[in-house]
Amino acid sequence: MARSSTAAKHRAGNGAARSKRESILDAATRVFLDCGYGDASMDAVAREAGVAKQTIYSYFDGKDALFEAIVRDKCDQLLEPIGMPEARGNDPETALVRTARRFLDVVLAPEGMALFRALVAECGRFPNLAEAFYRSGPLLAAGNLADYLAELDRKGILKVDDPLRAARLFFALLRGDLYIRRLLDLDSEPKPAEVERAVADAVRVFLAAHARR
Amino acid sequence: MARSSTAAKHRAGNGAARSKRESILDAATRVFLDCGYGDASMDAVAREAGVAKQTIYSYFDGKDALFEAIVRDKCDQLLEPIGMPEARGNDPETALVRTARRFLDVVLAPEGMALFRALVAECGRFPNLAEAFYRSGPLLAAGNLADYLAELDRKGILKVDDPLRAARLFFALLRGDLYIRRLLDLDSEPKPAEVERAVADAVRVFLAAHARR
DNA sequence: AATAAACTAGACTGGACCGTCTAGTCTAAT
DNA sequence: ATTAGACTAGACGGTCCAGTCTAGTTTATT
Repeated sequence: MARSSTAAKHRAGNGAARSKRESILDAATRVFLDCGYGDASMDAVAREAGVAKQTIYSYFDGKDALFEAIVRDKCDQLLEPIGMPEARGNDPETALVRTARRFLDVVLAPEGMALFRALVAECGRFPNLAEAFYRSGPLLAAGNLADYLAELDRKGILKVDDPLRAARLFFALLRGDLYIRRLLDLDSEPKPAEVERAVADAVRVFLAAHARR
Repeated sequence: MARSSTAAKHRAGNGAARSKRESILDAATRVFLDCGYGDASMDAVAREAGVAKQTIYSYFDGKDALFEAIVRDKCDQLLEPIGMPEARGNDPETALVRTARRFLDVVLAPEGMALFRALVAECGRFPNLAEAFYRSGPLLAAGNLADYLAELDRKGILKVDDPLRAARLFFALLRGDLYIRRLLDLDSEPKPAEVERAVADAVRVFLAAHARR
């Protein structure tokens, strides 16, 4: 081991250091997602975390690395529920409604929107982060749904020629206009009733398009 | 007239001054949409426009005002085609395909994406700009399509209970996964064949969902 | 030709901020 | 008690940038 610097030791993350690292990550998440990468200052993160600025630099290599860390963190944590495949019955409507609800609950929530906005704003500077987000979020969700749709097609319950394309269309339906408005921050977090209506609309249209005739 | 400053006269915009103002606007559009508001510098705009920095300040009140000007400009110019109602026949498929093509051509083009990305990134700082964009873009397009859908419903050609909601769903279908990928800059501008396929998919699903039975 | 307005090039101010450094404090293990 | 490593508070250098100012040049009008 050539290096035995403080930072290297911390990166291993053993015990007591953990809590400090996490309070930095928490604070950084708040600051970065509130202000965006450009307007977030390391001083603000230090203040928010109740930590000296130097301490941040002993845990993270710099602003870029800290941003990467909080984004990957939030991706894992936030998108985990929508990556999990839904309990699959033979009743497509129930399964679709459940999948849809879980998806919208995550992506329309303030944290989900803030994360996506930050990624859109910084996709030029951090292309790999955008890629990672897409894979662990939309792509994974579509892949899981596609598997289920293929199964339904095999059983003759629905007619789905291209399961992956169909799954993507389903999520597109789901985002609908709400998503655009949320992205532009024109609406605050939608009420459950609105979400339920969006879910119902999407499921209805999707089922109509893929009904066995 | 209390003020007769240079800026005030220029704002009137008479004749020869027009070209200088426009070259500033052009340059600012390039710089802002390339770098984003935060990373764009007034010096870069001046350089790009081939103009002294002071001249910019004689035409515009500051960085904010310049950004507002170029965004409103691009909104008017870019979104004008999708605000125009499409020639409406009684064949819904043709009309929908035409509407869809025109919409995707605009919003998936580099300029359309860059504008939207900039607005998403800065919607906290410029909420009124986000609102203006939404109204002159997505909302107007949906409104126009809704009128047409209502007509088709009246004539008994399609079944459309809530025309505005249906129109929004149509555009959501249209954006599909492509839009997310473009937002995150994971894809470059799609080839016409891809656009055509997205259009066909959206129209097919939409018509299936609203067919008269 | 004379005059005023528009424009240019570049210096400058003031402030923000990243990342480093210093000096000193706290904690834990020997 | 001593010692090493983690931490704090704050100063500091360097860079970048918005917006202003100065001095000189071009352009157009009379």
